[in-house]
Amino acid sequence: MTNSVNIFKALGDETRLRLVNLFLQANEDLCVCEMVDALELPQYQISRHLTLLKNAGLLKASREGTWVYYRLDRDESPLLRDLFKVLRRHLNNQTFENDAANLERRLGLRQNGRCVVGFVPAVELQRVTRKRKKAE
Amino acid sequence: MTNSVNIFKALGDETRLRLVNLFLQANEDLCVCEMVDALELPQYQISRHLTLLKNAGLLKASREGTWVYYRLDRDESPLLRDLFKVLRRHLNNQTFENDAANLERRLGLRQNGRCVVGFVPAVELQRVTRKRKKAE
DNA sequence: ATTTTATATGCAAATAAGCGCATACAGGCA
DNA sequence: TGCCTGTATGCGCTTATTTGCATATAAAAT
Repeated sequence: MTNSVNIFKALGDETRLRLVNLFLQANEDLCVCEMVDALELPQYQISRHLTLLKNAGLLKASREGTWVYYRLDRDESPLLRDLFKVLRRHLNNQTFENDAANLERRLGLRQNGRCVVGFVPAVELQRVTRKRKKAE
Repeated sequence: MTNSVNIFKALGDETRLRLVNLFLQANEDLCVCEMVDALELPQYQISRHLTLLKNAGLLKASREGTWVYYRLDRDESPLLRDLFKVLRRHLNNQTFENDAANLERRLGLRQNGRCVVGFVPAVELQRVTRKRKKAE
C-alpha cells in the first residue's frame, strides 16, 4: 500500500514524469547529464528527482567512473511493470515529445554507446547536431 | 501533460487510492455515506477527496435527492481507462481488502440497489449484518 | 597532490497539500 | 415555514514537497 501510494506520488510531478518519459522513449539507461540537457533543468533538480524516483522503486542506478547511469527497474514490482507499459502508450504531448527529441540529439554524442561529455548547453547541442547531419 | 500529472497526483494519496479501490471492487456507483462507512473516516474528508478525484477526471458525480453518487469516469481518458485496469489487478493488501469487505457489508443495506440510510457507525453495521445472516 | 568534472546533498525559503472544526447548502418532509 | 439529514466548503493550522544556492563527494586527469 505505502508502496503503491509512493509510486503514484513519484509519478505525480511534472519533472519526474518527464524523466520517466525519457526512459520509456529511449528504452535504455541514461546518465544524469544527458537528462539535464534533455529537460533543460538545473543539475541539482534532476539529481534530486532521480533520487526520489529511485527510492520509490522506479529506477535503479549504477556508476561508471564519474558518470552515473539510471534505468527503469522493471524487475521488482508487477504494478510498476504494468504502469510502464501504460505510460509508454499514453505519454504523448508537446513537452514529452520535445524532451524525447532533445534526448535523441544528445544521445547522438555518445561513443560506443556510452556518454563521454558532460553538460552541453542547448545551443551548442543544436550546432553539433547540425554539423553531424551535414557530414553524412 | 498537466492532465496526466494531475491524474497521478490524485492517485498519490492513501485515502484517495482507497476510494478508487472501492469503486474498482464494487464496480458500481457509490454514495458518499457508504464510502464514509467503508473507510471509517470523517465525512468532510471523504467529501474533499472525492471532489479532488472528480476535478482530476477520475470520477463523475450525480445527485439523487439528498444523496450524491460517484462513479469512475471510464469514458474521457484512455490513460485512465488503462490505469483502472491496472489498478484493479494490483491494489491488493490488507487495507484495501478490509475496505472492500466493509463496503460490501454496507452495500447490503441498500434497497432496490439504492442507498437508503446515512452514516452507520461500524459497530452498528456489524450488528445489522449479523442479524441479516442469521435471518437466512 | 591538485585540479577538473560529474553527481549528490545540507539548509533555508517558498509553495502546496492535508486536516479539523465549524458552518453552509440542498433536498425531503412535517 | 421550519427542521432534519446528507453533502460540500471556508478558514486557520500543521506538515510535506519543491526550489535555489552553495557546497560536498567521488572518480579521473594533469
